[in-house]
Amino acid sequence: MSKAKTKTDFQAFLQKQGLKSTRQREIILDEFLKGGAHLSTEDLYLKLRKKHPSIGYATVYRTLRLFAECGIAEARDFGDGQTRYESSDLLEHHDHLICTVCGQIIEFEEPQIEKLQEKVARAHGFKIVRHRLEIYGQCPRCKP
Amino acid sequence: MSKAKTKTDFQAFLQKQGLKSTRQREIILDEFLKGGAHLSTEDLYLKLRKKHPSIGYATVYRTLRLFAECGIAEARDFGDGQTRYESSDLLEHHDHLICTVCGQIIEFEEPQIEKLQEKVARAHGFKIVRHRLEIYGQCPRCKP
DNA sequence: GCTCCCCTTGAAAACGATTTTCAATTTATT
DNA sequence: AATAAATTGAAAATCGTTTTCAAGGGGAGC
Ligand SMILES: [Zn+2]
Ligand SMILES: [Zn+2]
Ligand SMILES: [Zn+2]
Ligand SMILES: [Zn+2]
Repeated sequence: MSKAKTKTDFQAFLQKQGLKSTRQREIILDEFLKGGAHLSTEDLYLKLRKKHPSIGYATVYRTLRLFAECGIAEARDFGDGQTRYESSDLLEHHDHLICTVCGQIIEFEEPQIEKLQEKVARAHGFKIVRHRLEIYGQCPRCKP
Repeated sequence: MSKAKTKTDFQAFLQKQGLKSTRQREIILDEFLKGGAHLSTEDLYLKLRKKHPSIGYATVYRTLRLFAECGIAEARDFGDGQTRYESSDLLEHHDHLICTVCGQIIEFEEPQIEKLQEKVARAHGFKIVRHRLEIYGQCPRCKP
């Protein structure tokens, strides 16, 4: 999915929900799509502040939540006390390897694990809506 | 591991760290070992309050953190904003199926998934310290 | 363009879980 | 019992997040 497509998707979402397209939302979406993956609200707020110091923290929060509701972003919680968001743009589902020393995050996808999850869920009569698999440890550079 | 063993382990831990064995810590450990899995601080605090109304919230927090440091308990975060603890007592490693409707938590263990995680980590030169796999969805009773 | 209704905004206050502070108490050692 | 150090409970502080609210802005209909 291209950035342009994401933007029109967001516009369509706003319209459908009776919400409004605003200058701030456009700016925040642009910066979000530009910035790296796994951004916290604070990360994004600080980036935005350089060019748009008048945009408030609360607006960034609200807008990221909107992105998640709309489906153009996904919320992640890596257990460091901050919610992070990543663009659904281009992304297939993936899980994460997280280095607890330097904070580096590596994305991976292992279809066999996904299949086995289905198997486990089926065995318990569960209907899977979503899942999270996070592997914490040390990356090659931080390994002793 | 038996409860008695867990208790002596905790005593040994306290001694080694230059910490003290107190009435409150004994009471809290007893209640923790008695109570169900996946207890939040609040859960445990409320249980304790019935028999020991003078024990403070902060003490329960601090003591659960101690249990985790000592290794007799493990902290879990299922994303509902509360840290939960479960006893390492008797438990092998396991992962969780969580019903987002009724909150039911089912534990499971799938050795093949564990193996595949090792494989993924190896491929990225990662040394695994711990991991979390949580599958969210609807349990049989809550399925539409 | 103008009007009106409702949505959105930014700042500050409120929130909820957790942590810290601090004076009083308890523990463990002498 | 005396001492030093750790612990306690209550209250205040912290931190990420959410809500409140008055002021400002969007856009459908004129
Ligand atoms: Zn996955
Ligand atoms: Zn990712
Ligand atoms: Zn596992
Ligand atoms: Zn469990």
